[in-house]
Amino acid sequence: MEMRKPSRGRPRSFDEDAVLDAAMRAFWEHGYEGTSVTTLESATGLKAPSIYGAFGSKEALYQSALDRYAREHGAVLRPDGPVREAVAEFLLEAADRFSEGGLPPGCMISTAALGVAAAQRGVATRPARMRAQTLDGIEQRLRRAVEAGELPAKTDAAALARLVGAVIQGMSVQAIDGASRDELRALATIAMNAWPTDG
Amino acid sequence: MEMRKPSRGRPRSFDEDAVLDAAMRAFWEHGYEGTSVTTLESATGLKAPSIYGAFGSKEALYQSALDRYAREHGAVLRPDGPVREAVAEFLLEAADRFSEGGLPPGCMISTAALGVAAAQRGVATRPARMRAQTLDGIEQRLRRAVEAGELPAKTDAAALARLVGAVIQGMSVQAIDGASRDELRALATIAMNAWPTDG
DNA sequence: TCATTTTTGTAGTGGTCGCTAAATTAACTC
DNA sequence: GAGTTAATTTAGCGACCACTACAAAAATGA
Repeated sequence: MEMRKPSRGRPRSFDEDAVLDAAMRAFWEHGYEGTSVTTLESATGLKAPSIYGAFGSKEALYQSALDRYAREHGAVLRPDGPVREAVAEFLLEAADRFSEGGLPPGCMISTAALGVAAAQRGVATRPARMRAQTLDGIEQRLRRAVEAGELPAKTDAAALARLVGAVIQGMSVQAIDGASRDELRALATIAMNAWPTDG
Repeated sequence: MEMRKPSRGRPRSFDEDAVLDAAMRAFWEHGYEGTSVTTLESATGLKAPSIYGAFGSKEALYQSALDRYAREHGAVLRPDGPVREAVAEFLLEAADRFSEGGLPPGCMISTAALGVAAAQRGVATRPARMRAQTLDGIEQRLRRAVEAGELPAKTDAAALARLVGAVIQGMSVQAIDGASRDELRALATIAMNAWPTDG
């Protein structure tokens, strides 16, 4: 983090944090390609030169918006406690967040930049990497549970992690298609029936 | 189907079916907004006026491509036989198709047009409706199985259908992110552990 | 006050978007 | 052959894309 005391020159007339929040919601709702700079102008109330002065480029602003989303709106898999409860909470929290009123439906990362023009495929790599990190984090958590004897030794941690990820991604799609909080929670609950047992 | 014997005027110099197939693959890989008319020109080998003469507009071509995809590349839930086997086959077939070499990864419908510009939201309604129809078809199939005593009476058919849909949608996302056939099949297999029992 | 620094609004840049008018070409019928 | 019909190529339409040069504006330090 580079702090700077400007103290010289004309001061900013806007709250950078609020502007980033507005841009994040625009990207969240319409995706990277579906959000034009003109869209960002009306979403933030700024003119293009101010946006570029503060964030550099549309792509850089998108990356900052992704980081902000992960920080403020991302569900987290609790790293301690009983693993089954942790995963169940994780899925239910996602169900709530994806259908929360006053925010765009679905997840900004789970279903981001899936179809993107060949020219700007670079934009898609960041969300894809974030999804891979999420999958990997789940898998590590499950693997630890297996090693601790909390899950059967024969548990396929990688496949189970992919299932948890698929439920998240599917809930995101269905939230965008209008699924309600209760419908998503029912989905998450029934998905937990796939949880491995010692049988 | 309206057949026509033109017999008059200059004949087409291209195979409309092959052109539609090429356009479908372009939309499949890059999505609606990510596929420009210039992209379609190089994918099909045609010039814009020929495309417009044969298909009307980019949006109409996209709809035709969606129909073709559903007809030729869509996995189907077998309407008869044991329901558990039918669903398992459905998921495994999707796993295979989403990771099949020589074709774009993922599903053209499951994860289509999720983030789209506000101006052209109409394009997204068709894929969304197709997803809704798929979910509804699964739910009806499950409901029949419940009525036939093949599934426990307390089975939440709607939630179970949403879970099956979520697995499909999640597999599509993960296939786009590079998941292999085996990884997707393992996901599908472990998902079937959520299948209800009489306990 | 005056020079300096940074942000602001104005007004564009070249490029690409989806799409099409006009002329040419290639088949038909008579 | 002449006339008709439709698909082709060429060329370019207005609109929007992401982005920026420029100068006015608003704060500072001297």
